[in-house]
Amino acid sequence: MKVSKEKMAEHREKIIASAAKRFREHGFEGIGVAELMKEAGLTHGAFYGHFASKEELVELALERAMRDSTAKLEKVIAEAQGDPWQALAEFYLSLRHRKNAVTVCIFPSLGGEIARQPTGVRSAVTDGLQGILSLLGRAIRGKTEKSRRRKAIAAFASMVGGMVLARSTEDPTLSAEILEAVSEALPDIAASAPTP
Amino acid sequence: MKVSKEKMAEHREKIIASAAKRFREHGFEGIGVAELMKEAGLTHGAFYGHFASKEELVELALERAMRDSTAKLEKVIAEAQGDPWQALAEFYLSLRHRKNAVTVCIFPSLGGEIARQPTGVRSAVTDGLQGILSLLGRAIRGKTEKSRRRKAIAAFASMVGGMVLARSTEDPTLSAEILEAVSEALPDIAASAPTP
DNA sequence: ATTATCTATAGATCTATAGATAATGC
DNA sequence: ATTATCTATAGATCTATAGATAATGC
Repeated sequence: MKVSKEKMAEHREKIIASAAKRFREHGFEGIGVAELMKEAGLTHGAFYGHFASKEELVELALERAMRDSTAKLEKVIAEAQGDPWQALAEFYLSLRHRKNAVTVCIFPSLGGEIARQPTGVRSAVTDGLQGILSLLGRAIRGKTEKSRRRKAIAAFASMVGGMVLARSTEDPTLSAEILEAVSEALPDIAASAPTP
Repeated sequence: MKVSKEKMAEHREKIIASAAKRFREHGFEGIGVAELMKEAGLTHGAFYGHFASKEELVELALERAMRDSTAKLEKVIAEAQGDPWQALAEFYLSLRHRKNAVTVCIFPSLGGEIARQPTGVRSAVTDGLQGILSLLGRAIRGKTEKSRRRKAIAAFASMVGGMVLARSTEDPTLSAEILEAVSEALPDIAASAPTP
Protein backbone atom coordinates (compact mmCIF):
# COMPACT_ATOMS: atom_id res chain seq x y z
CA MET A 1 0.00 0.00 0.00
CA LYS A 2 2.99 2.23 -0.39
CA VAL A 3 2.51 5.06 -2.91
CA SER A 4 4.93 7.07 -5.02
CA LYS A 5 6.76 10.11 -3.69
CA GLU A 6 4.58 12.37 -5.80
CA LYS A 7 1.41 10.73 -4.54
CA MET A 8 2.60 11.07 -0.98
CA ALA A 9 3.31 14.78 -1.51
CA GLU A 10 -0.18 15.12 -2.98
CA HIS A 11 -1.65 13.40 0.06
CA ARG A 12 0.19 15.77 2.37
CA GLU A 13 -1.15 18.74 0.41
CA LYS A 14 -4.66 17.37 0.51
CA ILE A 15 -4.53 16.85 4.29
CA ILE A 16 -3.27 20.39 4.92
CA ALA A 17 -5.85 21.85 2.52
CA SER A 18 -8.67 19.91 4.20
CA ALA A 19 -7.46 20.95 7.64
CA ALA A 20 -7.24 24.61 6.61
CA LYS A 21 -10.92 24.42 5.64
CA ARG A 22 -12.32 22.21 8.37
CA PHE A 23 -10.56 23.95 11.25
CA ARG A 24 -12.12 27.24 10.13
CA GLU A 25 -15.48 25.51 9.86
CA HIS A 26 -15.46 23.50 13.08
CA GLY A 27 -12.62 24.81 15.24
CA PHE A 28 -9.44 22.92 16.12
CA GLU A 29 -11.27 20.65 18.54
CA GLY A 30 -14.37 20.27 16.40
CA ILE A 31 -12.75 17.99 13.84
CA GLY A 32 -10.56 14.96 14.42
CA VAL A 33 -7.59 13.40 12.69
CA ALA A 34 -9.72 10.50 11.46
CA GLU A 35 -12.23 12.67 9.63
CA LEU A 36 -9.57 14.91 8.11
CA MET A 37 -7.79 11.82 6.77
CA LYS A 38 -11.08 10.44 5.45
CA GLU A 39 -11.59 13.68 3.51
CA ALA A 40 -8.15 13.17 1.98
CA GLY A 41 -9.12 9.58 1.11
CA LEU A 42 -6.84 7.95 3.69
CA THR A 43 -7.20 6.19 7.02
CA HIS A 44 -6.25 7.80 10.31
CA GLY A 45 -3.25 5.56 10.91
CA ALA A 46 -1.40 7.14 7.98
CA PHE A 47 -1.61 10.59 9.58
CA TYR A 48 1.47 10.14 11.73
CA GLY A 49 3.63 9.34 8.73
CA HIS A 50 2.95 12.89 7.55
CA PHE A 51 2.91 14.88 10.78
CA ALA A 52 4.32 14.49 14.27
CA SER A 53 1.08 15.52 15.91
CA LYS A 54 -2.27 17.20 15.35
CA GLU A 55 -0.66 20.37 16.70
CA GLU A 56 1.84 20.36 13.83
CA LEU A 57 -1.04 20.16 11.37
CA VAL A 58 -2.79 23.06 13.11
CA GLU A 59 0.31 25.16 12.54
CA LEU A 60 0.71 24.16 8.89
CA ALA A 61 -3.00 24.61 8.19
CA LEU A 62 -2.98 28.11 9.67
CA GLU A 63 0.06 29.08 7.61
CA ARG A 64 -1.67 27.81 4.51
CA ALA A 65 -4.93 29.57 5.31
CA MET A 66 -3.20 32.87 6.04
CA ARG A 67 -1.11 32.72 2.89
CA ASP A 68 -4.23 32.12 0.82
CA SER A 69 -6.33 34.83 2.39
CA THR A 70 -3.50 37.38 2.30
CA ALA A 71 -3.12 36.72 -1.43
CA LYS A 72 -6.86 37.23 -1.82
CA LEU A 73 -6.75 40.57 0.02
CA GLU A 74 -3.83 41.63 -2.15
CA LYS A 75 -5.83 40.85 -5.26
CA VAL A 76 -8.84 42.79 -4.00
CA ILE A 77 -6.66 45.84 -3.38
CA ALA A 78 -4.93 45.56 -6.74
CA GLU A 79 -8.18 45.26 -8.66
CA ALA A 80 -10.07 47.92 -6.71
CA GLN A 81 -11.73 50.67 -8.72
CA GLY A 82 -11.45 53.79 -6.55
CA ASP A 83 -11.00 53.49 -2.77
CA PRO A 84 -9.38 50.12 -1.98
CA TRP A 85 -11.02 50.20 1.46
CA GLN A 86 -14.45 50.25 0.00
CA ALA A 87 -13.46 47.23 -2.08
CA LEU A 88 -12.00 45.53 1.00
CA ALA A 89 -15.20 46.20 2.96
CA GLU A 90 -17.38 44.80 0.18
CA PHE A 91 -15.20 41.73 -0.09
CA TYR A 92 -14.44 40.97 3.54
CA LEU A 93 -17.67 42.08 5.21
CA SER A 94 -19.98 40.36 2.74
CA LEU A 95 -22.95 38.10 3.44
CA ARG A 96 -21.12 35.38 1.56
CA HIS A 97 -18.22 35.53 3.98
CA ARG A 98 -20.49 35.66 6.98
CA LYS A 99 -21.97 32.31 5.99
CA ASN A 100 -18.80 30.61 4.81
CA ALA A 101 -15.98 30.65 7.28
CA VAL A 102 -14.36 27.83 5.34
CA THR A 103 -12.31 29.78 2.83
CA VAL A 104 -12.00 33.12 4.63
CA CYS A 105 -9.71 34.88 7.10
CA ILE A 106 -8.81 32.76 10.12
CA PHE A 107 -9.21 35.47 12.77
CA PRO A 108 -12.99 35.74 13.04
CA SER A 109 -13.48 31.97 13.13
CA LEU A 110 -10.38 30.87 15.06
CA GLY A 111 -9.08 33.99 16.84
CA GLY A 112 -10.34 33.00 20.27
CA GLU A 113 -8.88 29.52 19.98
CA ILE A 114 -5.57 30.74 18.60
CA ALA A 115 -5.07 32.70 21.81
CA ARG A 116 -5.09 29.36 23.66
CA GLN A 117 -2.68 27.55 21.33
CA PRO A 118 0.94 26.75 22.19
CA THR A 119 3.84 28.98 21.14
CA GLY A 120 4.63 27.31 17.81
CA VAL A 121 1.13 27.90 16.51
CA ARG A 122 0.93 31.48 17.79
CA SER A 123 4.31 32.25 16.32
CA ALA A 124 3.15 31.16 12.87
CA VAL A 125 0.07 33.33 13.29
CA THR A 126 2.26 36.31 14.22
CA ASP A 127 4.14 36.04 10.93
CA GLY A 128 0.92 35.87 8.95
CA LEU A 129 -0.59 38.79 10.83
CA GLN A 130 2.47 40.95 10.20
CA GLY A 131 2.14 40.14 6.51
CA ILE A 132 -1.51 41.22 6.43
CA LEU A 133 -0.78 44.43 8.34
CA SER A 134 2.07 45.44 6.06
CA LEU A 135 -0.08 44.67 3.01
CA LEU A 136 -2.93 46.79 4.37
CA GLY A 137 -0.51 49.55 5.40
CA ARG A 138 0.54 49.92 1.77
CA ALA A 139 -3.09 50.61 0.87
CA ILE A 140 -3.24 53.62 3.20
CA ARG A 141 -2.17 57.13 2.40
CA GLY A 142 -0.61 58.83 5.40
CA LYS A 143 2.33 61.03 6.17
CA THR A 144 4.43 58.68 8.25
CA GLU A 145 4.98 54.94 8.09
CA LYS A 146 3.90 54.81 11.71
CA SER A 147 0.57 56.50 11.07
CA ARG A 148 -0.13 54.23 8.08
CA ARG A 149 0.54 51.18 10.22
CA ARG A 150 -1.68 52.41 13.03
CA LYS A 151 -4.53 52.97 10.64
CA ALA A 152 -4.01 49.56 9.08
CA ILE A 153 -4.22 47.93 12.50
CA ALA A 154 -7.37 49.81 13.49
CA ALA A 155 -8.98 49.04 10.15
CA PHE A 156 -8.16 45.33 10.25
CA ALA A 157 -9.41 45.10 13.84
CA SER A 158 -12.74 46.55 12.67
CA MET A 159 -12.98 44.01 9.89
CA VAL A 160 -12.22 41.07 12.18
CA GLY A 161 -14.49 42.27 14.99
CA GLY A 162 -17.26 43.13 12.56
CA MET A 163 -17.27 39.59 11.19
CA VAL A 164 -17.12 38.07 14.68
CA LEU A 165 -20.19 40.05 15.75
CA ALA A 166 -22.08 39.46 12.50
CA ARG A 167 -21.53 35.72 12.87
CA SER A 168 -22.44 35.54 16.54
CA THR A 169 -26.12 36.38 16.08
CA GLU A 170 -28.72 34.36 14.23
CA ASP A 171 -30.86 37.49 13.73
CA PRO A 172 -30.39 38.29 10.02
CA THR A 173 -31.39 41.94 10.45
CA LEU A 174 -28.87 42.61 13.20
CA SER A 175 -26.21 40.65 11.36
CA ALA A 176 -26.69 42.63 8.13
CA GLU A 177 -26.81 45.86 10.14
CA ILE A 178 -23.40 45.05 11.65
CA LEU A 179 -21.82 44.28 8.29
CA GLU A 180 -23.20 47.51 6.82
CA ALA A 181 -22.20 49.70 9.74
CA VAL A 182 -18.62 48.45 9.77
CA SER A 183 -18.35 48.58 5.98
CA GLU A 184 -19.47 52.16 6.02
CA ALA A 185 -17.04 53.12 8.78
CA LEU A 186 -14.05 51.31 7.31
CA PRO A 187 -12.87 53.86 4.71
CA ASP A 188 -12.97 56.55 7.41
CA ILE A 189 -10.98 54.42 9.84
CA ALA A 190 -8.33 53.70 7.23
CA ALA A 191 -8.05 57.37 6.33
CA SER A 192 -8.91 59.17 9.56
CA ALA A 193 -6.42 61.59 11.07
CA PRO A 194 -4.81 60.35 14.28
CA THR A 195 -6.10 61.94 17.47
CA PRO A 196 -3.88 64.90 18.39
CA MET B 1 -26.32 13.61 50.68
CA LYS B 2 -29.28 15.79 49.92
CA VAL B 3 -28.79 19.51 50.70
CA SER B 4 -31.19 22.32 51.55
CA LYS B 5 -33.00 24.32 48.87
CA GLU B 6 -30.79 27.31 49.60
CA LYS B 7 -27.63 25.23 49.30
CA MET B 8 -28.83 23.78 46.05
CA ALA B 9 -29.49 27.27 44.68
CA GLU B 10 -25.98 28.26 45.78
CA HIS B 11 -24.56 25.22 43.98
CA ARG B 12 -26.38 26.17 40.82
CA GLU B 13 -25.01 29.70 41.05
CA LYS B 14 -21.50 28.39 41.64
CA ILE B 15 -21.66 26.08 38.62
CA ILE B 16 -22.88 28.86 36.33
CA ALA B 17 -20.26 31.27 37.68
CA SER B 18 -17.48 28.71 37.19
CA ALA B 19 -18.67 27.93 33.70
CA ALA B 20 -18.85 31.63 32.78
CA LYS B 21 -15.17 31.89 33.72
CA ARG B 22 -13.82 28.59 32.45
CA PHE B 23 -15.57 28.71 29.08
CA ARG B 24 -13.96 32.09 28.43
CA GLU B 25 -10.61 30.68 29.53
CA HIS B 26 -10.67 27.32 27.72
CA GLY B 27 -13.52 27.45 25.20
CA PHE B 28 -16.72 25.42 25.36
CA GLU B 29 -14.94 22.23 24.38
CA GLY B 30 -11.85 22.92 26.45
CA ILE B 31 -13.47 22.21 29.80
CA GLY B 32 -15.73 19.33 30.76
CA VAL B 33 -18.70 18.88 33.02
CA ALA B 34 -16.61 16.93 35.55
CA GLU B 35 -14.05 19.68 36.07
CA LEU B 36 -16.68 22.42 36.27
CA MET B 37 -18.48 20.45 38.97
CA LYS B 38 -15.22 19.83 40.79
CA GLU B 39 -14.65 23.60 40.88
CA ALA B 40 -18.08 23.97 42.46
CA GLY B 41 -17.17 21.28 45.00
CA LEU B 42 -19.47 18.61 43.56
CA THR B 43 -19.16 15.43 41.52
CA HIS B 44 -20.11 15.24 37.87
CA GLY B 45 -23.15 13.04 38.45
CA ALA B 46 -24.96 15.88 40.22
CA PHE B 47 -24.71 18.07 37.14
CA TYR B 48 -27.82 16.67 35.47
CA GLY B 49 -29.96 17.49 38.47
CA HIS B 50 -29.23 21.15 37.74
CA PHE B 51 -29.18 21.28 33.94
CA ALA B 52 -30.61 19.24 31.11
CA SER B 53 -27.36 19.28 29.18
CA LYS B 54 -24.00 20.95 28.82
CA GLU B 55 -25.55 23.06 26.09
CA GLU B 56 -28.04 24.51 28.57
CA LEU B 57 -25.15 25.51 30.82
CA VAL B 58 -23.35 27.14 27.88
CA GLU B 59 -26.42 29.30 27.32
CA LEU B 60 -26.81 30.24 30.99
CA ALA B 61 -23.09 30.93 31.38
CA LEU B 62 -23.06 33.23 28.35
CA GLU B 63 -26.09 35.14 29.65
CA ARG B 64 -24.37 35.55 32.98
CA ALA B 65 -21.08 36.63 31.43
CA MET B 66 -22.74 39.17 29.16
CA ARG B 67 -24.85 40.62 31.95
CA ASP B 68 -21.71 41.07 34.08
CA SER B 69 -19.58 42.63 31.37
CA THR B 70 -22.35 44.93 30.17
CA ALA B 71 -22.73 46.20 33.75
CA LYS B 72 -18.97 46.78 33.84
CA LEU B 73 -19.04 48.78 30.61
CA GLU B 74 -21.94 50.83 31.93
CA LYS B 75 -19.95 51.65 35.05
CA VAL B 76 -16.90 52.66 33.00
CA ILE B 77 -19.03 55.04 30.94
CA ALA B 78 -20.76 56.49 34.00
CA GLU B 79 -17.50 57.12 35.83
CA ALA B 80 -15.57 58.45 32.82
CA GLN B 81 -13.87 61.81 33.20
CA GLY B 82 -14.12 63.43 29.78
CA ASP B 83 -14.59 61.31 26.66
CA PRO B 84 -16.25 58.02 27.61
CA TRP B 85 -14.65 56.36 24.59
CA GLN B 86 -11.19 57.07 25.87
CA ALA B 87 -12.24 55.49 29.15
CA LEU B 88 -13.73 52.52 27.31
CA ALA B 89 -10.53 52.08 25.30
CA GLU B 90 -8.36 52.19 28.41
CA PHE B 91 -10.59 49.69 30.15
CA TYR B 92 -11.38 47.25 27.37
CA LEU B 93 -8.13 47.34 25.38
CA SER B 94 -5.84 47.02 28.39
CA LEU B 95 -2.90 44.67 28.90
CA ARG B 96 -4.76 43.26 31.88
CA HIS B 97 -7.68 42.25 29.69
CA ARG B 98 -5.42 40.84 27.03
CA LYS B 99 -3.99 38.39 29.56
CA ASN B 100 -7.18 37.56 31.41
CA ALA B 101 -10.02 36.41 29.23
CA VAL B 102 -11.67 34.93 32.31
CA THR B 103 -13.69 37.92 33.51
CA VAL B 104 -13.94 39.94 30.31
CA CYS B 105 -16.22 40.28 27.28
CA ILE B 106 -17.17 36.96 25.69
CA PHE B 107 -16.74 37.99 22.06
CA PRO B 108 -12.94 38.03 21.70
CA SER B 109 -12.52 34.70 23.49
CA LEU B 110 -15.65 32.84 22.34
CA GLY B 111 -16.90 34.70 19.25
CA GLY B 112 -15.67 32.12 16.77
CA GLU B 113 -17.18 29.25 18.72
CA ILE B 114 -20.48 31.05 19.31
CA ALA B 115 -20.95 31.19 15.55
CA ARG B 116 -20.98 27.35 15.60
CA GLN B 117 -23.41 26.98 18.50
CA PRO B 118 -27.05 25.91 18.15
CA THR B 119 -29.91 28.41 17.94
CA GLY B 120 -30.71 28.64 21.66
CA VAL B 121 -27.20 29.73 22.51
CA ARG B 122 -26.95 32.20 19.62
CA SER B 123 -30.33 33.65 20.50
CA ALA B 124 -29.16 34.39 24.05
CA VAL B 125 -26.04 36.02 22.61
CA THR B 126 -28.18 38.18 20.32
CA ASP B 127 -30.06 39.61 23.30
CA GLY B 128 -26.83 40.39 25.13
CA LEU B 129 -25.29 41.97 22.06
CA GLN B 130 -28.33 44.21 21.53
CA GLY B 131 -27.97 45.33 25.14
CA ILE B 132 -24.32 46.25 24.68
CA LEU B 133 -25.00 48.10 21.43
CA SER B 134 -27.81 50.16 22.90
CA LEU B 135 -25.66 50.97 25.94
CA LEU B 136 -22.80 52.09 23.72
CA GLY B 137 -25.18 54.01 21.43
CA ARG B 138 -26.21 56.15 24.40
CA ALA B 139 -22.56 57.14 24.86
CA ILE B 140 -22.38 58.61 21.36
CA ARG B 141 -23.40 62.06 20.29
CA GLY B 142 -24.94 62.09 16.86
CA LYS B 143 -27.86 63.65 15.10
CA THR B 144 -29.99 60.61 14.44
CA GLU B 145 -30.61 57.45 16.40
CA LYS B 146 -29.54 55.52 13.33
CA SER B 147 -26.18 57.27 13.08
CA ARG B 148 -25.50 56.76 16.80
CA ARG B 149 -26.22 53.06 16.45
CA ARG B 150 -24.00 52.69 13.39
CA LYS B 151 -21.13 54.33 15.21
CA ALA B 152 -21.70 52.15 18.26
CA ILE B 153 -21.54 49.03 16.10
CA ALA B 154 -18.35 50.12 14.31
CA ALA B 155 -16.73 51.08 17.61
CA PHE B 156 -17.62 47.82 19.35
CA ALA B 157 -16.39 45.83 16.35
CA SER B 158 -13.03 47.61 16.66
CA MET B 159 -12.81 46.76 20.34
CA VAL B 160 -13.62 43.10 19.80
CA GLY B 161 -11.34 42.72 16.77
CA GLY B 162 -8.54 44.62 18.49
CA MET B 163 -8.60 42.22 21.42
CA VAL B 164 -8.79 39.17 19.13
CA LEU B 165 -5.70 40.31 17.24
CA ALA B 166 -3.79 41.38 20.36
CA ARG B 167 -4.39 37.95 21.90
CA SER B 168 -3.52 35.98 18.79
CA THR B 169 0.17 36.88 18.79
CA GLU B 170 2.75 35.98 21.40
CA ASP B 171 4.94 38.92 20.32
CA PRO B 172 4.50 41.46 23.14
CA THR B 173 5.57 44.40 20.96
CA LEU B 174 3.05 43.67 18.24
CA SER B 175 0.36 42.92 20.78
CA ALA B 176 0.89 46.22 22.61
CA GLU B 177 1.03 48.04 19.27
CA ILE B 178 -2.38 46.65 18.34
CA LEU B 179 -3.96 47.66 21.64
CA GLU B 180 -2.52 51.17 21.32
CA ALA B 181 -3.51 51.65 17.69
CA VAL B 182 -7.11 50.59 18.27
CA SER B 183 -7.35 52.60 21.51
CA GLU B 184 -6.19 55.67 19.68
CA ALA B 185 -8.61 55.17 16.80
CA LEU B 186 -11.63 54.37 18.97
CA PRO B 187 -12.76 57.90 19.96
CA ASP B 188 -12.62 58.90 16.29
CA ILE B 189 -14.65 55.88 15.23
CA ALA B 190 -17.31 56.60 17.84
CA ALA B 191 -17.52 60.24 16.82
CA SER B 192 -16.68 60.23 13.11
CA ALA B 193 -19.15 61.57 10.61
CA PRO B 194 -20.79 58.92 8.43
CA THR B 195 -19.51 58.72 4.88
CA PRO B 196 -21.79 60.80 2.61
C1' DA C 1 15.09 -3.23 1.10
C1' DT C 2 12.48 0.53 2.16
C1' DT C 3 8.38 2.73 3.42
C1' DA C 4 3.37 4.76 2.89
C1' DT C 5 -0.68 3.10 4.27
C1' DC C 6 -3.91 0.01 6.66
C1' DT C 7 -5.91 -2.55 10.53
C1' DA C 8 -6.34 -2.94 15.24
C1' DT C 9 -6.00 -1.21 19.57
C1' DA C 10 -4.29 1.24 23.86
C1' DG C 11 -5.36 4.70 26.92
C1' DA C 12 -7.49 8.81 27.91
C1' DT C 13 -10.93 11.55 27.48
C1' DC C 14 -16.14 13.19 27.38
C1' DT C 15 -21.43 13.45 27.95
C1' DA C 16 -25.07 11.32 30.00
C1' DT C 17 -27.62 7.85 32.84
C1' DA C 18 -28.88 4.37 36.56
C1' DG C 19 -29.19 3.06 41.05
C1' DA C 20 -27.59 3.79 45.88
C1' DT C 21 -27.19 6.90 49.72
C1' DA C 22 -28.30 10.17 53.08
C1' DA C 23 -30.18 14.53 54.33
C1' DT C 24 -34.25 17.66 53.96
C1' DG C 25 -38.79 19.02 54.88
C1' DC C 26 -43.64 17.74 54.88
C1' DA D 1 -41.46 10.47 51.38
C1' DT D 2 -38.82 13.20 48.59
C1' DT D 3 -34.70 14.43 46.37
C1' DA D 4 -29.67 16.39 45.82
C1' DT D 5 -25.69 14.19 45.43
C1' DC D 6 -22.49 10.27 44.90
C1' DT D 7 -20.55 6.11 42.76
C1' DA D 8 -20.15 3.44 38.86
C1' DT D 9 -20.50 2.80 34.25
C1' DA D 10 -22.22 2.84 29.32
C1' DG D 11 -21.13 4.33 24.95
C1' DA D 12 -18.94 7.35 22.06
C1' DT D 13 -15.43 9.91 21.07
C1' DC D 14 -10.22 11.31 20.41
C1' DT D 15 -4.91 11.16 19.78
C1' DA D 16 -1.30 8.24 19.11
C1' DT D 17 1.18 3.80 18.38
C1' DA D 18 2.38 -1.10 16.86
C1' DG D 19 2.69 -4.46 13.60
C1' DA D 20 1.14 -6.19 9.02
C1' DT D 21 0.77 -5.38 4.14
C1' DA D 22 1.95 -4.22 -0.38
C1' DA D 23 3.90 -1.06 -3.60
C1' DT D 24 8.01 1.81 -4.76
C1' DG D 25 12.53 2.54 -6.17
C1' DC D 26 17.38 1.36 -5.47
